[in-house]
Amino acid sequence: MNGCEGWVASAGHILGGTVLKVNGSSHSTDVRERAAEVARTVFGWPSLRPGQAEAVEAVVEGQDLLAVMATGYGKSAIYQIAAHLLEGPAVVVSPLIALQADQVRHLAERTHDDEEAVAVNSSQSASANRAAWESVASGAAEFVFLAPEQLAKEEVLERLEQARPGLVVVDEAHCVSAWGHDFRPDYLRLGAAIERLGHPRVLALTATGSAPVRDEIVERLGMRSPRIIVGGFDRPNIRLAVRRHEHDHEKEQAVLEQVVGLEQPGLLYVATRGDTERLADVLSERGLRAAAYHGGLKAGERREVHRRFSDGELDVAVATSAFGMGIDKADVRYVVHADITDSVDSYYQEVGRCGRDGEPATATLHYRQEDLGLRRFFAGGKADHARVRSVTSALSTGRPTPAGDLAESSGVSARALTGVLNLLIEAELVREEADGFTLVRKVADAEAIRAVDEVVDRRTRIDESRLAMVRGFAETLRCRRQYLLEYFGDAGTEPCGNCDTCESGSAYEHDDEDATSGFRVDERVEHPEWGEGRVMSVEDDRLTVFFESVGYKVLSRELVEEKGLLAPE
DNA sequence: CGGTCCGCTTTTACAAGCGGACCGGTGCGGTAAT
Repeated sequence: MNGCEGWVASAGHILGGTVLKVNGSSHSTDVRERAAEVARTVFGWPSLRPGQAEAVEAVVEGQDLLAVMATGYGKSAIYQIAAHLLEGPAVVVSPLIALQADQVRHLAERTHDDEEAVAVNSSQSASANRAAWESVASGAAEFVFLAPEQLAKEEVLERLEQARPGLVVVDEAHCVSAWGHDFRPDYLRLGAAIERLGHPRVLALTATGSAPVRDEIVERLGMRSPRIIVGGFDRPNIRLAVRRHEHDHEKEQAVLEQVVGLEQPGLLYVATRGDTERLADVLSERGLRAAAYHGGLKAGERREVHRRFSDGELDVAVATSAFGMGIDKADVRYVVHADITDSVDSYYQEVGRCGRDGEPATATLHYRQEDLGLRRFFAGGKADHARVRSVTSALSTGRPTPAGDLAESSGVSARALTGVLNLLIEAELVREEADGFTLVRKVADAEAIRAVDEVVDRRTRIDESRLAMVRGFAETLRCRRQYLLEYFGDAGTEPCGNCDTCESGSAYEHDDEDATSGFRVDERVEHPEWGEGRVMSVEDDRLTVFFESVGYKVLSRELVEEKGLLAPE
């Protein structure tokens, strides 16, 4: 079968590393034909792409599946078609209410059926939510869209249980790893919610996923022997460059000058809300149609900026990381970062918003070492000891307690409670059972606090190692694209010829010979101090390994071999 | 961690330098106040 190049699928448990080429000569032509039929008759698509067909087939045959595919490739088609081939409605977990509304509208338009897709959330009236549940109960709704916070509610789980869903879709699944630990703790509770629904097939979808992020999605969602389909990450039409700066002011001038000179439209990412407004003002003065966008704007203002950008009424949107999900504008010509991001994953996701039409586009990172400070601050944070004490003492009855009762007896708000429970579960001090949360054994306050602090410290170390990797991108002398592709697991590429280090020749000077060590990318290894890890990249003189306890570590190959530091697991 | 702002000091400024305080991202849901 042609068109499969660049696609790999791996089977087995997350720790299993079997990588298989997608097998085109499938024995289940039946499923494929039915999928193609649904695509044609229900959605009006002439045919399915290779990754899509493979994915639909796996899901329909009962496998859990993680699909990592570029935005615009058609991830939504996978769950839409699979849902039509399966009994029961599909529960679609989506991070933003605005995205839910988009999907509901598109599905209604496509199928000419208002009850086909419904959403339940806090932005709708109580009567609209009631009507949505009625459509689910009657079987009229094929899709129900929910934020993870909804799945934390007993009432919601009961209604879904009764509807006997055939599929749970987790859209933008990288949010599990990016947001679950602090920002939106209900993302870490999704696995338990899925179990509660009897573990229907799980389909996780995302456009970004380095190996550790993929592993975490699979683990946190409790996916069983999942199939993993990974599309190619390369976006060769995007020119990559980093410009280094000494002083803040000089950096800002360079950013403004560059943005004014580029072919429009484009995106300018900055770190703070204040900077979005300030730089948007300056760019307006310099003749561009510019607007600021950040999470602090009123809903109406956000919608309006989004609309103007999408409709081509803006040259540049100056935004924090709030701007992104749900943007599918094809002709964005550049993404400029005035500040470094918190990880390579975030950086590449934001960069990926330009050049979707395949035409040349540019991505420039303006980098100062001092900018890492803000990211370090965001990576920090401490557990609230008073809350931990309240929750552990409320749990000391020894009886399993539902979250609702626990919020009441501990005096901790429902939302903060979820965060504390996540930490206690990760510290292996609390277990979730069918009828509530329970301590695994009697625990003294001091021990609980020490254990929780350890979990938080481990998270911080991992976040800091992710920051170190994006710093590595900013400072590398090698080909920028090779660096990114290796980060995402595509080893053995050549210098790309379309980045600043290739242009300066530096990439070729530092293009390492083929690695000849015994280590290979993706291999699971064990380190005496840091425990289990996974090889991320192998270079001439060093190895990059992601350890579950400390995050990314760059190791000298000479030392590793001399001391026998890493043993295959 | 780094920047900005404010107020204090200082061989009395149409000023400058310093130290401390404060701030900084992503969104859900529900509640309180109009």
